[in-house]
Amino acid sequence: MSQLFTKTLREAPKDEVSVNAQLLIRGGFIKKLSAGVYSFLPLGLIVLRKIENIVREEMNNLGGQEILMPVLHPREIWEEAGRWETADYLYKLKDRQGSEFALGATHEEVITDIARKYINSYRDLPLLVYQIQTKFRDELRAKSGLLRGREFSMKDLYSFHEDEEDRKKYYNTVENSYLKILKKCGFKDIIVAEASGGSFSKEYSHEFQIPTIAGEDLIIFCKSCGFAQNKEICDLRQEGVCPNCEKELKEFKTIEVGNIFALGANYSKPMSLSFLDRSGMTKPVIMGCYGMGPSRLMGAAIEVHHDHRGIIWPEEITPFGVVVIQIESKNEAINEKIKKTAEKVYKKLQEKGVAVLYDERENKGAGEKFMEADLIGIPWRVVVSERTVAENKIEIKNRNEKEGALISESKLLKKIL
RNA sequence: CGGAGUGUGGCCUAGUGGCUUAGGGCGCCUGUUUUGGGAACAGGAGAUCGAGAGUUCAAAUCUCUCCACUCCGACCA
Repeated sequence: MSQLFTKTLREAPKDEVSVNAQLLIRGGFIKKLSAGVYSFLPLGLIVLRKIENIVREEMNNLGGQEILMPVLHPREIWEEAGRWETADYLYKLKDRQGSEFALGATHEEVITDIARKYINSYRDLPLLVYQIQTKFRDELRAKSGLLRGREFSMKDLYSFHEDEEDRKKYYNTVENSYLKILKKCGFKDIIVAEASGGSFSKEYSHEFQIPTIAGEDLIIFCKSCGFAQNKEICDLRQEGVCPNCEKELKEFKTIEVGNIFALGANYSKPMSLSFLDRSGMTKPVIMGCYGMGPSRLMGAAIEVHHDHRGIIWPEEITPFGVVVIQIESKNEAINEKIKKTAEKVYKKLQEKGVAVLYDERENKGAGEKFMEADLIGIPWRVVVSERTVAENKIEIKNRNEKEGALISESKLLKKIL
């Protein structure tokens, strides 16, 4: 545990109601600075980075090229696309000279500005560019821990195409990678719902929705054909009947963890992003944008995976795969053996590349160590104590199991890998 | 911004005008004892009771203003 400077809390701060906020704060993953603004502490940052890396890997598989755009945006770029006045979620500020800026809430303007420098020809298309970065939004109301912050981690991918047909093709491949990402992050139920195309498109956008009572979105979903729509846009005359197959529609509360969106020429036209096609004609570049929020994903994972004891991290995003707990014995000789065994197991797991947390604290009781291990949600727990040493074994227990099992040290790796 | 609620050591909380030098639990420090589901005992450090103004002989407690946080709504990944 000397790997962590944080401590767990027996009780959650009384104001926090949402499960993800309570457990993340109690476990020492995050610390709230102000509403919707959090620090990520060692445990929390490991999880966030793991999620980001899962996302990054898929984006790279898609052929996306990673970049990093600025947070500070000059007013002019937002005016070019006509959003300076209308985007009321922008944090706006002035520098000492009186120049105006916005904190990046989204990056269509900035990416379009980059693209117009490098895209000249149909030969430069298609192009997929993404970043993972902190976004700032002046939310009217931050809420639910990591689910709606004013400052949050976001992966935004932008695609550039010759025409709508090509854009649609990519749209579907991105949809597939999004599903892959979410599965990897441990989500089993994922609903892709049609949603509003926004102010400039009649076409639907698509939202990736995780059903949970903690969700703030409401969607209608048909179990038999998979039709799903955000309640915001659904046709009330449908009266609970699927427009595709006429079966019953169910309503779910969900968390929107990602969305994909056709931008058409809405940015390329006002910002003069065009290319020469094969026949030498100048045409506006057709764009798509695709968002996914790693920090929200982290919150959503907890809403879906927890019990009365704490978090139950999915294997892929857990901060540590294993916690090794040594329990002191008053007998000096036995204690030595316990320590040696625990240390050996710890090192062996590390050598095998397993992320392992070592609870070597000598002033803490067994019960407390177990409670903490459960709270922070480590999938595997290995215990070395007087009991286990007496039988020349170690104890292994999964976070989902009630009772642990004694196994020999040599079988440990097989069990958890 | 509208509605509801809450602000007391790091966290949970008692106290609703004077018996408060603000009490307890957790956590923290010292020591002793414990050791398989958030241990026990003893001692100790830590609080301008969210901030400011007011009422009063007297304010954590009453009044006003402001601030912060949570929840519902409007805005949104």
